[in-house]
Amino acid sequence: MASDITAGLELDRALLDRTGTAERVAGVLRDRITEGFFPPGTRLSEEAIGAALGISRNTLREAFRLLSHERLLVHQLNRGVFVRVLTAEDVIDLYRVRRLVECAAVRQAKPADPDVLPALRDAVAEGELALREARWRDIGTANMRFHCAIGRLAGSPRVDELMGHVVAELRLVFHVMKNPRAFHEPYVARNREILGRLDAGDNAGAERLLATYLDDAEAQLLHAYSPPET
Amino acid sequence: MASDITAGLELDRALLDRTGTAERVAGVLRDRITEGFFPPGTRLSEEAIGAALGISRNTLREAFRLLSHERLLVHQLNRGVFVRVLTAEDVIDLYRVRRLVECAAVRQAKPADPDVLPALRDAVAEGELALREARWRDIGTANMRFHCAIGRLAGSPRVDELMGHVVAELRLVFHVMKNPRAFHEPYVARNREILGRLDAGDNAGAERLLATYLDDAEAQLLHAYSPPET
DNA sequence: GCATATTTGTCCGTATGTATA
DNA sequence: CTATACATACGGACAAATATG
Repeated sequence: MASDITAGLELDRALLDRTGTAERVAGVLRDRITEGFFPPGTRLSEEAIGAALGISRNTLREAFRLLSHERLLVHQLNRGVFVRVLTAEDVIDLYRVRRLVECAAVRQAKPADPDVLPALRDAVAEGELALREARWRDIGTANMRFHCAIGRLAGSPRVDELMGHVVAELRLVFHVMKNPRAFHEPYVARNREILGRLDAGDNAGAERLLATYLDDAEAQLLHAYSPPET
Repeated sequence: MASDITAGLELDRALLDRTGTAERVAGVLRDRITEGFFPPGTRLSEEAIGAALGISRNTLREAFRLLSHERLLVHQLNRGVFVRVLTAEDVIDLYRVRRLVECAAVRQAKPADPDVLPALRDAVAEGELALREARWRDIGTANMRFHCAIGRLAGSPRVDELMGHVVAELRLVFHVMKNPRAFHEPYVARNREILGRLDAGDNAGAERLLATYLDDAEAQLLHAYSPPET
């Protein structure tokens, strides 16, 4: 049954009610989607989920709107909302955006950005640790954190939000892939390499590595990616 | 009175109802906001607007939610929604994003992009025409269209959407400025100049012009910009 | 500082329209 | 083509928070 999705909601409800219910519900659903509990293509029934979470349909619809705007859900008129199924074109466009944003962020990064370099180091280290301990899923998560931190080199809240959405969409792609381990594994070392260039102040070199990184990842993803039919 | 905002809604309602009411209402409100009918800082009462548009509060709240996510409205818990008032930091960040995205789009543009070059030419010509005919507001609109077309050089739907949102936010800035004419006027010629470089295949030159363009505009904007207190 | 009025947050019941078996 | 299931949109209700005097 889908009643497990209420886990942890009651507690939040009790304390710190400074946020609306719709946002909170959206947060719960967002987690369930990005962790694969609701695979791409799943229809999210208003009635079922509303009943499971103990909220009204009005409130739930507001949460759906939020997630639709983040591109995690698609809204078909009079048919309901579905967990997004990304096409190959989506993957291509996502990597177009990543190339544009991440490369530009690296290029214009100040030599010693005291704020995000630690975040980059943490992400790389965490990826390496997850690799040693064979926690394959965590490798992907660390990877995402690394590239979000890359985006943060731009020093722009709006770019940060954009990267967050891009990463969330990429997770949808990963969930319809058969072997996420083979995909994420080789990039741990390459992240370390990029970090090295950034540490040395060699932004141009880092950008070049990042560009080929993204090209490779996109090609590999498109090859291994088989989008389920609608 | 605020009942004029229903203009054009009834007709749409009759034909082509392929879009939900919330989206349609959001469209109406978006127009009213970007055209300055609802200036930044205005509180949008659920009851008043719902009555004026003849829709229920639940539906209106969905429209509010959509516009909040586009950053045109801000939602304060138990206080309602307000037309966004941008701070100087917002202006700075918007130009950070523009520099990053527009410059990158220009840099990686293919020499002869047959799709967007006409759009760029149209926007420049329209700006020059509006300048000759002293339609100051239209100069700003043409300006926006030019830079949206610049973004389209990236060939990415997601970048297009990002630029659309950035431009919508910039309109909020312009509405709290005292003299929009003096601001927009000088940039008509500079747009023509950038277009010339792109036409000649000189992407690097175009990018350089664009960068100084954005630096100048940001500085001028920050100087002339006095955000109203909350 | 207090009491009142207003407005939002949330939920419910229902009628209508739409898609699908 | 009919029937069923579901989303859409409305209106009303009440609690909670906020604004006002």
